[in-house]
Amino acid sequence: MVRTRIAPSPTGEDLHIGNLYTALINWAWVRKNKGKFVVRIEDTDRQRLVKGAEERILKTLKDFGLEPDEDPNKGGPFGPYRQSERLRLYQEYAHQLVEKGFAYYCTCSKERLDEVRKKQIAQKQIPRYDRHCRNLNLKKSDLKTGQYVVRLKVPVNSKIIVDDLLRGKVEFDSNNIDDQVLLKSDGYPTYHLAVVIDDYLMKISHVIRAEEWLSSTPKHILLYEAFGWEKPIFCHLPILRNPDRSKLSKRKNPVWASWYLSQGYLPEAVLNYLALMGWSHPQEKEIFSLDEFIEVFDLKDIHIVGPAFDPVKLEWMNGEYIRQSQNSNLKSQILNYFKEHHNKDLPEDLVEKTIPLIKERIKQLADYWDYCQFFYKRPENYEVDLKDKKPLLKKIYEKLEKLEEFTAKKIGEAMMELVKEENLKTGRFFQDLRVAITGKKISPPLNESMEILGKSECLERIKKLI
RNA sequence: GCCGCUAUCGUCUAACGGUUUAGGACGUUGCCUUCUCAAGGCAAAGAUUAGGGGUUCGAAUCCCCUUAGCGGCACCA
Repeated sequence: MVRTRIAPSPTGEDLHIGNLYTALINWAWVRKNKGKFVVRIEDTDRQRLVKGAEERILKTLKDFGLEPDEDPNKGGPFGPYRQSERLRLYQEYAHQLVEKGFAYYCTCSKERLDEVRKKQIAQKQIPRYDRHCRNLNLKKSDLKTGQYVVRLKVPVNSKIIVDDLLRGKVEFDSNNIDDQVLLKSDGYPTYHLAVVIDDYLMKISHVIRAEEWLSSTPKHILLYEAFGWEKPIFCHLPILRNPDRSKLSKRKNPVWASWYLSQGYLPEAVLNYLALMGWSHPQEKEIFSLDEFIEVFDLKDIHIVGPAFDPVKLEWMNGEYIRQSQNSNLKSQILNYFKEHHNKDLPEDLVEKTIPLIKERIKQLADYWDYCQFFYKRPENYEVDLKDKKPLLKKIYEKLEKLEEFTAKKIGEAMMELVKEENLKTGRFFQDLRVAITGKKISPPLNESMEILGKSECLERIKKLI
C-alpha cells in the first residue's frame, strides 16, 4: 500500500509554493497507486509557531484540490496527525533509545554550547556538539524536567548509505554527523525524531520531500536502525529556485501558494506548471490535466536539477487554461474569484455577456476588472483628451441615435459610414470612440462592447463629453 | 571551511552510446490577420551539450579531474 505524506510546519503565513510542489508529487503518486495521502502538521517549534497558519495551509491545499485522505481535522487510523498531540509518544521512544544505548542525556547549557561553537568557528573547525555528555552515562532519575535533552549517539567511523530513489546510493561518513538533539528540553521532539517515529507509525511507504532533507537523512537512517524498523523509500525532490538560481524565497518571488490564487491563477494551471518542474510529459505536451498527469507520471522520471520558477511561463499557462475553459465555467470562476478575493458581487448576466470578449485577453482572473470595469461604471478619467473632438462626437451621437438595431454589426457599419463621409483615419477615429466609451485606449472589441452596454448607455456616455 | 547533490538555448526541458546540421515549450524579434489590446498562423534568432582529460569504431549520453551553482552543517523545520 502506497502511503505518502507532506509535513508542513505552521511557521509561515501559508503554504509555501515549494511545499505545494512537494504536495503535488506526493498526491499524484498516491492517486496513481491508489494509496493514501496524509497531511501531518509538524508544530514542534513553539517559538516560531504562527497562529492560524495551520488552517491556512489546509485551506490552500484544499483550494488547489490536493485534498488529503488523512489530516488533523479529518483524522484517520494513525492519528492524531498533529505532532504537538503526540508528545508522549516521542518521549517514550526517546527514553527507550537511551536505554538501548543509541542515545544519551545531555545537560549542557545553551551558554556552554554557544561558547563551544564560537571557539570552533574561531579555529575554523566545523561547529558541532563536542560530545561532552556522551560518556557521562547520565540517568533519567538524576535529571530534572526541563534541564536535559536527548541526543543521538552517532557511531564513530562508519558509513551510512542513503538509498535515494532518484540518486541511488549516497554515502555519508558518520564522523561528519553531529550528535543531533532528538528531544528538546521543553519535552518536544526535534524534526528528526518525530519524523522517523511518525513516518513509521503512520506506515508511510514513500518519504517524498525536498532535497534540503537529504543531508539529514543519515540521522534518520540511524534512528530506523536503532529502532529496528524497516525504512521507507526515500525520494528527495529538487528545490525550486528563484530566477537567479537561489532557493526560492519570498524576497525574490511571491512564495505563498495562496498568493497565486488571490491573483486569479487557476489551481489547475499552477499545478500543471509545477508538474513541469523537473519533469516533462512523455509526448512533450505542455498542457495536460491532472488525470493525465497521474496517468503518465512516474517518480523516477523526475530529474533532480533545481529548476528556476518562471512566473512568465506560468502566466502564459494560466492564459491557456482560461482560453480553454468553457464560458459557463469561466463565469463561475470569475464570479467566485471577485467575491472571495475582492468582496465584489458582479452581476451574473453581465459577466456572462462579457466573457467572450475578454476570454482571449486575460491572463489572470484579476485582469477581468482592468478590461471590463467600464461595463460596470461610467469612466471618470479618460486616457486621451477629447476636448477638441466635440464636433466629431456629436456626429457619432447622431449616427448612433438613428440606429434601430443596436448590434455590433450595425454599429460597425454606421461608424464606417461616418468615417467615409468625413474622410477620417479609421485608426484614430476608433481610438477616440473607444476612449469616449471606455475611458481607455485598450479595451475589448469596441462594437461588441457597445452592443452589450446598450444604446442609451452609449449615447449617455458620449453626450457627457459633448 | 566541511559534507552532499547537480551541470543541454535566457528559462522549463527532449534526445534506450550510433536515425542529431542537438528537438519542443515559454520568452524575444519579424511578417500575416486587425478599429486598440490580445488570441491565432508563419518564420527567425538563440546551445562549439560548463571546461579539460579519458573509455569506445562512435559520447550530450559512461569514468575521472577542475570549475560553477545549489542544499545541509541549530534545543528550526
